[in-house]
Amino acid sequence: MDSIRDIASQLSRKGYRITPQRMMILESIENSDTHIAAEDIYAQVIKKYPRVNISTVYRTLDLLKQLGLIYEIDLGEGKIGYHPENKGHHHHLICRKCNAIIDINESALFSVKAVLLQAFNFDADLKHLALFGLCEKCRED
Amino acid sequence: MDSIRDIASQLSRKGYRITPQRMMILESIENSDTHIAAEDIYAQVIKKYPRVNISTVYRTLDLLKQLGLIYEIDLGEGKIGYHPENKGHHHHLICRKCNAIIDINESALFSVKAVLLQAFNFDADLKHLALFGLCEKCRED
DNA sequence: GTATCTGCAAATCCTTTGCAAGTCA
DNA sequence: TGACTTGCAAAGGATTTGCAGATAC
Repeated sequence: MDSIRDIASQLSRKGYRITPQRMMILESIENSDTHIAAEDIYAQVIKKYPRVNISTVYRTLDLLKQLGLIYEIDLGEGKIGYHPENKGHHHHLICRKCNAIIDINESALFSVKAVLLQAFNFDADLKHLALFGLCEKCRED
Repeated sequence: MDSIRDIASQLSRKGYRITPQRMMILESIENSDTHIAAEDIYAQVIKKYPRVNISTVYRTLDLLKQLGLIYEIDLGEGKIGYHPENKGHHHHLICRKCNAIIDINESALFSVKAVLLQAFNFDADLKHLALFGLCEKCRED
């Protein structure tokens, strides 16, 4: 994955240091299929390096977030998932019954952005949106 | 506002008791222009009745939520707002710069629901959605 | 070498819970 | 009266912070 090196070089270029902790956290985010919570990143990292502290995870996520290298997505119920910025933008359909998460392409909601821009002059940030509802399976019940 | 009496009578009909605490909490939600957080409800209630405990606020909100009498809306950053169900459904455009909240009518996003239903067979719950972005003023800067 | 980063422990914030006392119907 | 509600205090979980020691560059 060049994505990790890419982010690492950006950190380095901006004067931040490349530490093993940061690299491991980046790997966790990168290897996650969709989005991953702080706790889950921590759980993965301590498998390889048990001395890592969860505060380091939070501090690293905060840094990456501020630099715009990762994105935060609000999954509801206080859960926040993280996602690398350079892995593409998409939206999430979250089933409130079975908790399934369906990823949909960014373009699916382009029309929403256009409507809001035209009607309210509001520039909506629709890069990583979570929508709740009922998925195909659960609708049948 | 009949809205409060309406909710109160529904509580009563379902076997729950009408207590001064519950009435005051209902008033706070009702008098709020848009949506109000648990903490803010508590702040308002203790002005009139300092002995009320915040756990009562949480318990009452939980009850009203379960009965579908109020709606929860995720305002991001872990903030949750409450809104009476019978005051109509709408969406919120939240400016990430100045934190302004613009309410828009539910119908503005009907097409989104239709698209998701057709393309993904996903029945999105778009009754109270919060979208983040830049408002008219802040776009000019 | 030195400014940055980390681990540790404690603090903080928001929310929930157990339980005895209070109160609505 | 009696079940439902409340206040209180304490617990809980997630996140943040202060600081001394460790480390990247």
